[in-house]
Amino acid sequence: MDFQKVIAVATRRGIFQSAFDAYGGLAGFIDYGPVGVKMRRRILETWRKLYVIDAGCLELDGALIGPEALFQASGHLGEFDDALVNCEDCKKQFRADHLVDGGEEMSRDELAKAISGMACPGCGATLSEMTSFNLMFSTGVGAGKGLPGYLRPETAQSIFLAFPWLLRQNRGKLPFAAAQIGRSFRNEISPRQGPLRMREFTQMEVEHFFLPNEEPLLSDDLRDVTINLLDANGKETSSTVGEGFDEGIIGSSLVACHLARAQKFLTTIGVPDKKLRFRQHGSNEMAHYSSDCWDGEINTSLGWVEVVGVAHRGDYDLSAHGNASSKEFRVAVPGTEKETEVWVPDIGKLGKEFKGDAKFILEAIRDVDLQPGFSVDVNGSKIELTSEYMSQKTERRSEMVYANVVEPSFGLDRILYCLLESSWKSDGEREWISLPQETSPYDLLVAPLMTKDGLDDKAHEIMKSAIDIGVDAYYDEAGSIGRRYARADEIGIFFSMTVDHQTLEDGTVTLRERDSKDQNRLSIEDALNKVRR
RNA sequence: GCAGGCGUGGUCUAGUCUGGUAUGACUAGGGGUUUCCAACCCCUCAACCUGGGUUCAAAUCCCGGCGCCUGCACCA
Repeated sequence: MDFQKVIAVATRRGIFQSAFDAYGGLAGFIDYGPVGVKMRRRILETWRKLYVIDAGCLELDGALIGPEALFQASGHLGEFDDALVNCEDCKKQFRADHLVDGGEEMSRDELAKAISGMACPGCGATLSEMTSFNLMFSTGVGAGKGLPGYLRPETAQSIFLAFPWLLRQNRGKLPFAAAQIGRSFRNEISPRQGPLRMREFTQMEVEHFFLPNEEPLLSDDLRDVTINLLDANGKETSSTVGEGFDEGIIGSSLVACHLARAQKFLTTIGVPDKKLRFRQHGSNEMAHYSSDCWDGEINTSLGWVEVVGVAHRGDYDLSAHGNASSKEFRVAVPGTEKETEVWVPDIGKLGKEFKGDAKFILEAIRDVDLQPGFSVDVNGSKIELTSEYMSQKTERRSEMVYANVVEPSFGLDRILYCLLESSWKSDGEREWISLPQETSPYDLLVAPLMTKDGLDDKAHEIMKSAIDIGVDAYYDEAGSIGRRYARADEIGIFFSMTVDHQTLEDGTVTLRERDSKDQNRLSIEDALNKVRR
């Protein structure tokens, strides 16, 4: 099964196609069709079951467009923004900050100065002016000039911003995890390979927060999950997650937990164990904030495709937002409450005495450890605050810290593609997608053996009762029965129910299982119960 | 973004060099026949990526755009 074939089947069977086809298409965007939407939904359901229901993650659905300040703080405006220079002569393009010593530290203006008049490293001609390219889509918020806004380049920031709110929903307790399914947008320079590199894509992310010294341990049920590991030194092992952690290959217990969960999730939806591995990032590949990072990869005809990243992000994001915004993103460490005697200003007295200057004084002492005799500069004159302007008070305070976070982040579109490719089976002429019942787009194919003698009426009747009990069934009466099985197989429908003459006599049907083609004769009721999920 | 290759019904494709009614298969729909794994027969729907140019005439030649593939560059 190669890329072209997946694309052809996806188009033919209503899974996905490239978007805006009528207008020539636009790279990096695809539409999901009737079958694709069902497959995605099933994958999401499985994911939600594992993370939101089993693991108890708090679910969030964040806004897609964010203000400039947010992306300034998250680092995306800086990190996602590349200064590019072109050479007019040899048509090569370079990153400006890579051409200058220490360029990564420079501001835009400094870079522009350093670049001007520089010779092209390729051909020696003079480089043209610097242009900048930001991987984020920008837009305007509001009428007129409006405020600059950006489409989020990852869902994660929504969770980080909601951290204080979510923490309250968890009644102030750590650890906890938040989950989010949503779209993200990146204006990729050259998106290729359909669903693998998109400009608009769906992420399924978890941010698992914990106190710095209280990282959740690897639980017993996750210890025994078998997993293929490729560590940063290029050493491949197949062992349990517990062994990998004990031997120090996996550096963090919570990263180990999430590697195990990711392994469970991907195999549950039908990715064969043999085609799945987790590869550790080398130190140069790792994002600057991350201390341990693993990519879950699926082996396809295009090589290993990254479908999930598990990263230890430390406190990078929360502290960034804590520093840049006016909100408290830290948490109190339980058990560290201390009684301290603190001096608090007597605001009434300060006001009466200093009138208009009082607000400058208050401003100046806001974040300092106030003591009698503290002096402040106000409009050039020095004011000494004696004890008559303050009083002593006993305060209970806790140590405040930023929570750390481990993040598994899944790319839904890539997962679907890899799943289609990796579960593709063929046997001579016969070709089918061997999806587990879990991710099969329909629960059941209902097919009358022929469309006479009332068999089709009976089949319609069964369809109705299937739908009544929540079985998502697909009805097909066109063509030979073999052809209909083949059609169903091609989109991975797990069970097929065939209505024949015996059905009319004793109320039994045959239930065919896709992979084995085995058929059993059961009562209608038993058959429906069997396919019901 | 650069270079090269490519773009024909839903899918795969012939035709492009050498300009003149667009080939075939599969799929799908209708009908017939058969009835448990893509059978068969008849019928039908359906395409030259797009915009300009050259020409009496463009799928075909030329130029621009868009898209796809490969390589380079980029890639949290």
